[in-house]
Amino acid sequence: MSEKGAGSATGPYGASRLEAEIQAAIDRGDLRPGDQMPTTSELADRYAVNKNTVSRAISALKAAGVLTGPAGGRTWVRVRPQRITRHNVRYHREKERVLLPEHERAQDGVAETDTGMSIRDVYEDTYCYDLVAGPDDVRAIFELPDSEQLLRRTHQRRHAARAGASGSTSYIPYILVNRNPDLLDSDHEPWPGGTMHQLHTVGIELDHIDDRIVVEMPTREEQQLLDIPTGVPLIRLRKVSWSTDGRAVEVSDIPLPADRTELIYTTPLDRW
Amino acid sequence: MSEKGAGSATGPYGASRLEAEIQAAIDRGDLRPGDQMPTTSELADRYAVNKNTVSRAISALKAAGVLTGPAGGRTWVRVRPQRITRHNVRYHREKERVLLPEHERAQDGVAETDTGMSIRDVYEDTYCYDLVAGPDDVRAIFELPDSEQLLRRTHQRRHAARAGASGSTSYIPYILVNRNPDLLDSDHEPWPGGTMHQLHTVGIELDHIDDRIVVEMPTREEQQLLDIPTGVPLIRLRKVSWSTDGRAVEVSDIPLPADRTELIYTTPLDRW
DNA sequence: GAGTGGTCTAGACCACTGT
DNA sequence: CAGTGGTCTAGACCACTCC
Repeated sequence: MSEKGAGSATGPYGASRLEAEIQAAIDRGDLRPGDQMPTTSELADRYAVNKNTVSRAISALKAAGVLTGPAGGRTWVRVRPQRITRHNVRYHREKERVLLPEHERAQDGVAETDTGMSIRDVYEDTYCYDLVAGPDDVRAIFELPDSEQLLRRTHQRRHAARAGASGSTSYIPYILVNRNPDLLDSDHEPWPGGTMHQLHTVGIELDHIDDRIVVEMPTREEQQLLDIPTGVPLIRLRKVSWSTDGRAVEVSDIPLPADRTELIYTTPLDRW
Repeated sequence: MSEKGAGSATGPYGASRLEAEIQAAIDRGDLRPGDQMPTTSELADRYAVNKNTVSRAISALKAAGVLTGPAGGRTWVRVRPQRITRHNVRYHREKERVLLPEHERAQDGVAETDTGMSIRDVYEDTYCYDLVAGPDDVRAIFELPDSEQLLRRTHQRRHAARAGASGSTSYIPYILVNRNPDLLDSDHEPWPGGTMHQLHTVGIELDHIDDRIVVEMPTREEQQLLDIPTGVPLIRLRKVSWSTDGRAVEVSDIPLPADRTELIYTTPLDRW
């Protein structure tokens, strides 16, 4: 026997009904963030649908970021991550801080600047420096001859309270920074004062910063690396820093999970 | 008999294999954007899988924005929408233009400013003005007493070449604009010079603009209204305009489908 | 190693599209 | 109206988790 059950006047059936039902239970507070979900078989019994149907509903709710859990393991109600705000006012602050003495600069490193979080939230940081050719689109921004190499600085961070991870990849033309050996050694991270101060040590002053924002679904690797649940988009922020002599001096790629990010840009206008 | 088929060393099977297979056919050029897909039964035969499995693969590719088509109708390879760039330099340009004579201002209306597209791409515009209480979060920005109303201006637009639609909702405190009756009549849209010129007619000059960017999945209604394929995120841009006397004078909510939007923000830095 | 989530086949049915 | 995409049940199986 095969009963379909669609078409009743009381509402949607099957996976979409179950989905709404579970969502409502969460909204109602019957299921609280962090709670373990009943097993699929149990839900199938309780809601009088096939186990297969339950599986699809759960899968959809995982995609929507409402539930989490590994395949084969139990399922939880997901703790909604807090949104972290990243404001372009930071760029002004960072530049002002460069000329301060070191002990006043020491509050934030490169990554704080890029990802937008305070250094106090940190659990574990990994810095990695190397010399590479770099991707073509980055080379095109620098307008570099083929012979020139780029200093690539990658940064990974794991947060407290299983709130996920973040990271960034930054490129600087090697020729700009090879005068200061300190800049080529990842052991100096976090650098007091951030990238703008690093560039200052080789005589570069920034004129303006371009932020380019594009939203895409993360690759499978990024999903794993950044602890992004299925279905959550990724904000790709590419920050390009321009020096006062009109050249691009740093390109920084910063992936930001969309469910825990808020971007704010203030554009001051000239007076009439 | 029930054959499962997972676990072979030659690669993934079932829905995910089919998905990759179809994606590859598109990348290879065997299937071109705009082409009609074979029917699910035909694909099931060709790839030796169940019709059900085909359906799930197709569904996933629709979610990924690779395929389109209505339920019950045929399925096509989706024409990838072009990314439209929205640069905050526009705010400076708009302010400069306000003081120009009307025939020079007439190139762009309010909506061009908000959505970031040229007036030449337009097919059909719908403007709607009304007086409302407005959402609480908007009222909080204006810091308005309960008695004050807001002028809400909604705008909908359908584009050429089935590239989708766009829209925006703008709020202005009624008390700021009721001196100029032209501002309360949607028949004057598109207003030459945009919102900044409208505010100029009631003696308001803008000091700065805050753009707040958040990314979420669209609601079902927005998905329909903006012609967004399943699975494509929505960039919610909230633009808040601040006058030279320090008050918020306009709040604009602009939903931008993430697959056809690129945002660029330039932050100029003061010299040392 | 039992339990769990995930996914496939097979067959049936439904809502919708498009002649 | 036939054809198409979508979705449900039912049963089987697999990879993984977690004890």
